[in-house]
Amino acid sequence: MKPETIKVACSNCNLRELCMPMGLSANDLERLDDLVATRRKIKKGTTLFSNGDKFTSLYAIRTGFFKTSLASEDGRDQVTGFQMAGEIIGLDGIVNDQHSCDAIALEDAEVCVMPFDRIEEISREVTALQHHVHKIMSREIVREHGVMLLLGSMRAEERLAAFLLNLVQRLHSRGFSQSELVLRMTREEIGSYLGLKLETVSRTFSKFVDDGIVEVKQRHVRILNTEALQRLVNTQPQCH
Amino acid sequence: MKPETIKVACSNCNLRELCMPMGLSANDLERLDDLVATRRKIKKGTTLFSNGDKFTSLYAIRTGFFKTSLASEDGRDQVTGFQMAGEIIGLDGIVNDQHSCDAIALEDAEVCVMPFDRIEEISREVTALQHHVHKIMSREIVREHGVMLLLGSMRAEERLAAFLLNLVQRLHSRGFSQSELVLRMTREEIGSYLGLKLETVSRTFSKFVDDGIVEVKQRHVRILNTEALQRLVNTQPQCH
DNA sequence: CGGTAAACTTGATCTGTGTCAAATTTTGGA
DNA sequence: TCCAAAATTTGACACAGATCAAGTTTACCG
Repeated sequence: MKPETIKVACSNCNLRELCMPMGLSANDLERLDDLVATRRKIKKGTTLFSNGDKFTSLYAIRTGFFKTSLASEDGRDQVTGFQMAGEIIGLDGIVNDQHSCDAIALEDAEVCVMPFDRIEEISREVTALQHHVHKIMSREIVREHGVMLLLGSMRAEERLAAFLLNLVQRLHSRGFSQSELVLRMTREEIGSYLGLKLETVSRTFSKFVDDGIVEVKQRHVRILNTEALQRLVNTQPQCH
Repeated sequence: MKPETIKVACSNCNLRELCMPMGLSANDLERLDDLVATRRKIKKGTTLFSNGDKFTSLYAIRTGFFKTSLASEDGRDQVTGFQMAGEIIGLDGIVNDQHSCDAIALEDAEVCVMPFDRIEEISREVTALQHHVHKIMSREIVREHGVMLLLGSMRAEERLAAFLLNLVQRLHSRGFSQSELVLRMTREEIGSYLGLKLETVSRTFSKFVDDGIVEVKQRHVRILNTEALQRLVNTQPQCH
């Protein structure tokens, strides 16, 4: 292989196993390299796409951390998710050919731009990719079901516990610690995602610290008692 | 055409425009008829599929009304959606090859069973179907974003107003009245969906009646003032 | 490096919704 | 047709989390 041809390529991307289907033939893998048109860097605090933008592509996050959020006319604002390396962002845009939320980088980030018409084209030829795309969308639907459960029926402590466990679990599957994490978002953004006010998030963190469940130094969180968090999430507040 | 060959067929289904892509060639339309393997009747109160069931098919609702709900280990229960004729149900099952929620008929219903491997197969040949499937999944993702906004930031009155408006709008696009509807679900199920207790749902209905916004006779609801409901949904509780 | 804005914490108080309870109406099955 | 179970409504009260406020810490930028 000519060294100067090392290019943007899924086939030698170390995140491949996170955002691409597994077990492809060499031939199919080569096809997949055509998926990514370009890469794009997004500075912290800037948007990858905004509500109303024309939809053209899905984005695979290579590095960095995003939030997606929804703004209703009257200024209400709901964070609908936090996304990290290896996750796919932009699925909301398919249905109406325009994005219906904002994607904002919470730290400097880089994404692979995958034009959606090309995804559909290659999906027709590579069955594994077709199924993979379906799985990714289904996974997002199931994730949102979980958020609905959280928002619809959990108390503040349970919500924050579920949030922390979800974050470390995802970080751990990317090779990071399963007990330490750095929050990339503010208390207000956490609150928006969890349907709580920032003061409540702050107070709940303090409560966890008092109970010896976590250590918190600003955005650095160390989980001291994972099981206690698990119990909080799984335990229905005792019935009278 | 031989009369005895009138069969289960999307091409002559009156709901086609709701669940199938539009503007197909006669040839493609014929291909689509292979999508539906069988039809299945579901009695009121019984499940179309349950959490844990092996995923094989998506279902297009022909008649009837469903709820999907999520049960967490500790007995909490969250209704994640209500589905009516022309809508597709079962997308949650794709990602893990098994369903992750229950789909329960709220009245006697009939669905078209569409084996998912067949959907994928025909999608590879009929571009319009491929894109249609993507749109359906994206639409579900966007819908759930809306529910997250509702659960995360709206008050009880706003939630119920949004719920009623959403229901009549969907019924109206199916040819029903835009001001009258029959609720197929209990106050408790509405409450679960909206993150409220049934008593709160009942009280909020009563409040709407007192305010002259709706008439309620059990499950029969007549909307007297659509704009008032709109205003409730769109108006942020006044900032101090 | 210093100054200012943003983020965060904590306290006091308020309020919307939950909880508990009881009465009433409706539904479905024998 | 009648009865038991389920669904609904309404009231009284409690409480989790919101709101308002103030002080502290941290981060950013010239």
